[in-house]
Amino acid sequence: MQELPKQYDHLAAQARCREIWDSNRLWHAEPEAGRDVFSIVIPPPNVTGALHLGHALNSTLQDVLVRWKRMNGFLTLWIPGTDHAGIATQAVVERRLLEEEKLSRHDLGQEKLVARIWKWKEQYEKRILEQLRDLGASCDWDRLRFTLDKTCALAVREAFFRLFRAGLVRRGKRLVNWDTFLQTAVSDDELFHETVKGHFWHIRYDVIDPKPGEPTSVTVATTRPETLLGDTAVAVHPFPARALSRTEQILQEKRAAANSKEGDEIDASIEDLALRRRDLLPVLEQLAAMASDGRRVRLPLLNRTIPLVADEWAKPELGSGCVKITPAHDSNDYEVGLRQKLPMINILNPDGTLSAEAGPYSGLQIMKARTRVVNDLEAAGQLVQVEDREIEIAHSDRSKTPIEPYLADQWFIRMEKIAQPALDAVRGGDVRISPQRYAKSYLDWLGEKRDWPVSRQLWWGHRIPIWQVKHVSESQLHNHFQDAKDIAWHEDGEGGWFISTSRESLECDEINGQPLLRDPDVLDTWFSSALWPHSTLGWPLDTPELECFYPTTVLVTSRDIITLWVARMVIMGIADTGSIPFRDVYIHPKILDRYGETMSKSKGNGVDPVDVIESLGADALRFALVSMSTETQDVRMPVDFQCPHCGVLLEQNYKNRLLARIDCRACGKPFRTQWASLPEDLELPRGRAVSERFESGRNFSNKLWNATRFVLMNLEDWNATAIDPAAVDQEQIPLEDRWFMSRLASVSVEASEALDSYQFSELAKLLYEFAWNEFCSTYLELAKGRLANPSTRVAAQSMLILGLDTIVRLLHPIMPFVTEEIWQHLRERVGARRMPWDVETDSSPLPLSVMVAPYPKPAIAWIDRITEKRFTVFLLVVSAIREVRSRQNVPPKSSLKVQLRGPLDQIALFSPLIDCFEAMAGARVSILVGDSAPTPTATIVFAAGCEVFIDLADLVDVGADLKKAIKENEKLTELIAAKKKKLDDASFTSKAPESVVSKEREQLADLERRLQKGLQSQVSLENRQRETASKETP
RNA sequence: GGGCGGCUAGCUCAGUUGGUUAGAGCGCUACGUUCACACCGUAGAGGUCACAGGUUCGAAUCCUGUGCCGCCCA
Repeated sequence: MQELPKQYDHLAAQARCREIWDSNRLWHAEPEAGRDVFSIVIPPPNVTGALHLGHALNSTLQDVLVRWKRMNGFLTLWIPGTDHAGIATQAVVERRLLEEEKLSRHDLGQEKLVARIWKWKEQYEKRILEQLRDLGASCDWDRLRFTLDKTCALAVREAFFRLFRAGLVRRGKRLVNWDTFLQTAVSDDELFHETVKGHFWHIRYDVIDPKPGEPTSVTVATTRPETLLGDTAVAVHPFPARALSRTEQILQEKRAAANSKEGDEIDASIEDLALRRRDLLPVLEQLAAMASDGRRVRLPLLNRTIPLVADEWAKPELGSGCVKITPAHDSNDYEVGLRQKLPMINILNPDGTLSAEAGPYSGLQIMKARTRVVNDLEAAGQLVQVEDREIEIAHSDRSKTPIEPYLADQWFIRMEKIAQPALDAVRGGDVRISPQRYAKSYLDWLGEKRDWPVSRQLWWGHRIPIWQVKHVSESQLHNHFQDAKDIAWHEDGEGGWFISTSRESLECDEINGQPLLRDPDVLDTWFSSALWPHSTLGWPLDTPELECFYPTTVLVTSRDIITLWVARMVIMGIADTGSIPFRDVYIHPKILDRYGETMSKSKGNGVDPVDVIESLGADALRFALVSMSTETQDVRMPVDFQCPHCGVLLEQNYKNRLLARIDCRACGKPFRTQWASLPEDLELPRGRAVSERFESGRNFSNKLWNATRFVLMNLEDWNATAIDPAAVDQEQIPLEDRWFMSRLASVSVEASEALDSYQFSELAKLLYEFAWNEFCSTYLELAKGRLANPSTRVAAQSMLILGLDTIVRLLHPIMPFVTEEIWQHLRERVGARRMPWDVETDSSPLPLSVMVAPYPKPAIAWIDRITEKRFTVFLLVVSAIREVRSRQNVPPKSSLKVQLRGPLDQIALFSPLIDCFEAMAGARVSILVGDSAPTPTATIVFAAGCEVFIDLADLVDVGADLKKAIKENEKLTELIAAKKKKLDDASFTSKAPESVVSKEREQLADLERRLQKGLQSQVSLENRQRETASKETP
């Protein structure tokens, strides 16, 4: 029999396993009645770019669940796919177009731009899918979906049409974040804020026809002076005195609670407030009265008159107490505009130049207009003061240009009605969110029931299926469409009609000679994503897939899209199909870098999972990711560059993470990073971004591999089939086998429990410790002796196969590749074996892949707590002996004479384990019975209530043992004192539960026994030390 | 401003309903390589569980407050 190589070759294994799974399409599922079903839809990754570690985590967890359920006999479907990610993808392509060809999208035209984006999509979709397959994701690759494909498009049209028909789609104005470069609205989560140096301009607006004693002007301040062209009011607080008092009261409260340093600051504020009350308040009171009187001020430069309004947005404690109102270009002012029913003047064109509303300034870019406005104000003597000030400016994450608040027509979906069932689903427990705390953000957000703005001024996406027609009557519409069921219309509020359909188009350009105009906007990407669980299964068609796999079982995602996506999926799932889209939502942590920052392409702190997959293996990556998945909300992942020349790891930090090339600190040679673009950089070898946190997974793979290597080396003569230790006479089974069977059963139960409750890190830890410590370090070591003995060999072989086969199956969901590779070797060498849980397949051959092998289900009867406990005592004695060996530098190969003494029940169990002591501690153990005395020269240690006498004829270092004994005794003395104090306390003994008290008593007794023996030992060591000393200095 | 988290060994993190003498991996120290595995083995050192109060017989764990860090929503 050929031996396995000493090292596990993950690259070769990954290729072989992929071939087995793919050629047999083991990941594929067909609808089937009467089966337990487990289905998942992947949160579709954006085609904007390649996958990063966060996706790897997300996909790994889904794959763990899917593989686990599949092995448990469920009909298991995991649908893969990608998201078109409207603005993100269009922006990426547009930016490249500009950089590489100096062309805007308008230069290229809509059709050609969209064609380019499709090309981009093809490229990245391919890359993403390859990454997922490299990761080992067992998605049903025959069922790939894309949010912009025909199946999804049909669902989108139908869903939108139904909402429209039900009157849940409305047209409305809305202040949006306008990206003047991309010329579209962007959502709040597509912004980033940057603090820049700017100015605060104080401008005087004159009061029209001031009465005697009244102020003749008001001063307002702004960081964006050009917006005054769109001002429609100046606001003052309606009750300035009351507002000032309120502010002062809050400050006083704070003052009372503050420490001295903060107190000084607050005192200053209170003083300032007093000055305002004296100097400013009378004027503000006058202005408030004038506002309620309908008085007006003159807008400088344009000479328009605008009203003075009383609104609480104006803060008497800030600035002049008056504030200019530009409803169409500031979100707070917009609210004021709505409250005060002010006109809203849009002074911007979509491209960021000023519109005709800006009068003489129309056509200018914003920054030019600002300069001109400031100069003109100064010339007109209306500019009072200019302050330097740091300002936070919102930028578009997509185009990196400053955002302008902009009033635009948008389509909205009314949430009032459709949000309620989604709230009820989570409140009532039909949809369970775990960890549970995330349910709060879901409920809070949905509870507001704010209308969903769904239109985007983009070219890449699902075109909104709405057409507008003017000057036709409703009866003409009836005639024209012949009351088709898939066409509906509503009045547009301006005498015309909005028409929608679920068809691809209305198939005409006009109605009664009136042109039919299609809305140019596309739908928010989240609209198509919201349909994902049912659209991927074929809705609105009545497909067998929808029937079989909907609702899906669980959605696995990250916390940042609970509101954007999860909530909307529940809404749309219920709205379209009448039932929830999934029963469980599992929210996993987010991966951050060493500074606690989110990983992102633009920061350069990301890791390509393929880097890890290639260098350490997909299993290493997966194992680490699963281990990290606790209930915490994020995990930190310090990343290193690995030098391709010498392999040294270089910390990725603020300084180097955006560099295109880095010189290795160790070998001095340069390598390239993901940022390399110059030809001379691209020629360099690539330095992978990795983390040492993945190494333990790689080591674990290798450990399993070598355990397999060992087992197979000892199976040449094995030719049995069924393995069922429970069928053997229990009296015949050695203690270590009973222990191991019990552990096998306990661990299998615990693994299933962990998975049931999404405790991924628990699962990883459990299996790691079991495989490494109990199987490899303990059971394999013990088996070595039995394999050498012909009379015990066969039983040991069976147990080894049982252990290895079970571990491989238990670990398969986490580490599919190494387990599959081992499975294949086991198939080849011991293909005839059957586990008790393979009973159903008794007549058929063992499954060709572990992926479809039954998950282990050892009988509960195997669990034997008493044996587990006893065996633990054995292990404690072993480690006590090892400790002495180490301390005394006893050569590993030399055997020690050890005598054991202890309570009868414990000592009794050592007899069958005598050989085990030899195997694990290099000790020839004998049991001391009755009063027989130990060898006088033996050193003594204590373990689990037993005395362990170790005969070290040439005890080299008495001092070392003595030091250890003294330290141990000191510790025991402290512990005993603490325990005594506790037990002497009547309130403890009377109030604590009896079980706790008696446990403490037992522990105290044990500690006292140990201390007594320990002191004896210390005395004898001291004597020996004196003897030795006297010998050395005669 | 509102909400949600985090702060435990040098680093990254466990610690499930309060009952330990607080754990793991990596790193560190010492010893060990024909005999499954140096991607290994054996042993060791290393912690005032952020801070301050409180509840309790008993707090890393529950409560209140403070500090620092992060995220989400305004």
